[in-house]
Amino acid sequence: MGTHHEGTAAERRALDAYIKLMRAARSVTARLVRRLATERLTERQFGVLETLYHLGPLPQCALGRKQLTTGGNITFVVDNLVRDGLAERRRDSSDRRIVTVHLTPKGRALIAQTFPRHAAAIQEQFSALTPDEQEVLARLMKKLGLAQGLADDEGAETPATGRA
Amino acid sequence: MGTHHEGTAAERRALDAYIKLMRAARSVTARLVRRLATERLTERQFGVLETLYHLGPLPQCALGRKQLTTGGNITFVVDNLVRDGLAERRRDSSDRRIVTVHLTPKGRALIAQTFPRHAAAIQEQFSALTPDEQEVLARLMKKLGLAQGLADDEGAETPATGRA
DNA sequence: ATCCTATTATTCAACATTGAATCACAATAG
DNA sequence: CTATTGTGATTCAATGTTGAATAATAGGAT
Repeated sequence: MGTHHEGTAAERRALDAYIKLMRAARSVTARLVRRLATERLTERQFGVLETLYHLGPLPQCALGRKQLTTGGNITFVVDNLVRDGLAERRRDSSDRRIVTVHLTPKGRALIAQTFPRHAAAIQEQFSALTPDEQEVLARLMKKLGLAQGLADDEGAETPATGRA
Repeated sequence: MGTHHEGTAAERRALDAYIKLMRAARSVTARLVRRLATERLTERQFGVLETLYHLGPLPQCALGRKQLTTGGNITFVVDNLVRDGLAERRRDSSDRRIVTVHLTPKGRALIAQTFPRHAAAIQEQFSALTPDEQEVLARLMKKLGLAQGLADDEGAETPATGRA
């Protein structure tokens, strides 16, 4: 499973950790995306719905930061949620640049039903790790993600499962 | 940073680990992709070149498994590598279904030059973790990725950085 | 007020990715 | 030999994603 690269020990260690991280993340994501497809949701549609569900109405720019994606993409995702009657846009009256996205009753019902299943699927996958290992992993990922912080998130609030 | 979800401790632990894993993976990937763009390579183009560089010529189906992507996508990626003169296709004579992908001299020169820079960028990002932490991470990721194994890889051989 | 700068959302073209359908070929069973 | 089944590659349409350009608005500065 190692690397074929000949470098310093430090380099090989970093590459090995990197490749295993990416493969695992990709495997986990692929399984969850396949599951979400059975609920007619894409990964990011789910992420937006879930964020709105747990944090309440938010401007699109905030959603973009939460989902770690671009403004153009959020516009597209929200377009589709609106098309499907799951969310609606409301122009902010105090700052007219801002469009706040709200769940519709239909959207709320869908995410209320879907989220527990999604959470269960995540829990099942992570059952491959012991509770201690999960906590260690969370700590390491926080350290790694924060490094050179790419302005991921403006604050401390992170929705439950967010984008993936 | 936690989750807003009210569930069992086990569920919250898994969700927290999951969300941090995904955010970190996405951040790391975003930074590396941005760097690769300066070399006129996409993430998967780089992954394919790197695999060929370290493992030698391979059939497209093998590349697909290494890169954890679909056959159609590999065809597309290889199309572009061929267009750019970095790789070439050769029909296998003993099994005429198979197309083996080879690096061209130009492709080999490019990846030989690019790979060290990419490796250095990875090493820099992972310097946020101690060597011990990197090894723990690698172990955890292997455990997690193998769970419910989605037939990622046919064997033990994994290219140095692969896809990301 | 007027200018400058920054933020927000939208649009669009280019590109990436998937999944399904199709074709070619191989391998096996009968 | 010839069906049948399986594998590898390609194609295509639908969709997702990015990055750049644009327009509207806000918030100072002067």
